[in-house]
Amino acid sequence: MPAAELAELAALLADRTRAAVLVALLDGRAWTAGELARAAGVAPPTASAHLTRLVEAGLLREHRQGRHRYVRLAGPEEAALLEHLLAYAGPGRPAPTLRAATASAALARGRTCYDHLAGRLGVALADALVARDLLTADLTTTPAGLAWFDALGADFTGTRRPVTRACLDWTERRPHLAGAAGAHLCAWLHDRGWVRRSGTGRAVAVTDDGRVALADLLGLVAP
Amino acid sequence: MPAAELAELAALLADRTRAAVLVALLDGRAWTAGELARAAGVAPPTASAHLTRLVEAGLLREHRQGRHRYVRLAGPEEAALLEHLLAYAGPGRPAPTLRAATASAALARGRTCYDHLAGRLGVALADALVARDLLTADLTTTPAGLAWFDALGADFTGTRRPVTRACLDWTERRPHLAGAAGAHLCAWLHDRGWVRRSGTGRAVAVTDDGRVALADLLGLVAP
DNA sequence: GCGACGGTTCGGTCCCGGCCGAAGTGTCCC
DNA sequence: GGGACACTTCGGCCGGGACCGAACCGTCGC
Repeated sequence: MPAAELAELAALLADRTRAAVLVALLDGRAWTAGELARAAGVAPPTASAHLTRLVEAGLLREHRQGRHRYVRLAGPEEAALLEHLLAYAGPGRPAPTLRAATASAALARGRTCYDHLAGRLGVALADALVARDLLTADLTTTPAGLAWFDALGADFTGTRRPVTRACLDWTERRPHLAGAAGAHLCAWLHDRGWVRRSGTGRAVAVTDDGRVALADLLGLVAP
Repeated sequence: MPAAELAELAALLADRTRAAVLVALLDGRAWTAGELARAAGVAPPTASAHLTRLVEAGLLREHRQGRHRYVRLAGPEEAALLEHLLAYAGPGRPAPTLRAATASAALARGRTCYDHLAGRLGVALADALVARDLLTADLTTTPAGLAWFDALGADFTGTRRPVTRACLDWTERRPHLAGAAGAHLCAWLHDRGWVRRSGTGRAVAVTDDGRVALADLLGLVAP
């Protein structure tokens, strides 16, 4: 019986254009319909129909503002679902063009995964937190870790969301930190100017300040 | 760039018949092509083509024996992938017919998930192991747990597979025990005759002996 | 040997769904 | 108010792929 629903869900992702849209939205930001049409390489009417379908299925949430239609992933569950599939589908063969190769190298170095950090940067952060006994090996908080996040201004009370979650990284094939703590850490590093989006997409790079600060704070050799 | 591979993978699952085949194979057993054709409700040629496609994609492995073509899930990764999707797609609306309702009730009570136990039974087992301090709250083994599994005859050395893994249960929406330990526990309970497949599919029920033994051993009130 | 059976190959049908261009609706800005 | 702009609706085209029946190939059992 659940086979029908499985097929229905998979059908939503089984189209190059919709897949491109979802992957773009994995950066956790809201995109306009036009931006997504350009990113996916299709005409506006085509993108419009796809977005309607994804919104109706509940994978995306939309927010209309003036003449713009903003759209974003519905929530962390949807991001996790996509990450699982991407982790299985794998990075595949290397990128064919130089331009694509440098872009995917930047993504492999560091990127956002919905609302937390992934790529070599994400994995290295998780490793550093484990090495400092702030997280256990399976990425749940230790008492010291809870205190540490508290010092960062995190408040995990009153949220139904798990504080920590291990998210399988689809380039590194190792888990990085997701959940409320992962999201807070990502936002905190951005606020400090220690990491910054590079380029238009999901790629994230450590700033010079960040490189020093992270080495100092966590003994992290930033990728 | 990974969008194309995501769409390709999803397309494999985006068909009712292939989805039905994969869900059937989630019991971890090898099925013949004919059995799967009947289970999915299609003619033999149709099933044959689907199986070829799934095998070529690497989701299934086949084993030809005489005039039979046996087919099974390629490995635990594939099972985990399907479970993730099913957990998201959810149990949906209740079953429309009485026959289907009793079948899905049996599945919800207990079933195999590839090679370990799931459903209320699987979740209850995991809870009992946590309560006895054999597993941590996130379903990794404690030292006592390792000793306990050792006493069960489990040998986790020399396997690349994780000893424990939390697998999100798509009926209970809570994690149950997967990984090498989950598989061993499932096999061990079967060997003892404490659980037994009921019906033709994945459903599993606790036997009378098992009910007594599990209450005795783990304080478990079997579902 | 010979029939029964499981599975596959082939050919043909049919339908779903992705795509775009043109035209329409509403919003913003001057 | 008028023109540029973001987006949507509509109509029509086209390709892919799911399905089956018929015929074919190998294996099993007598």
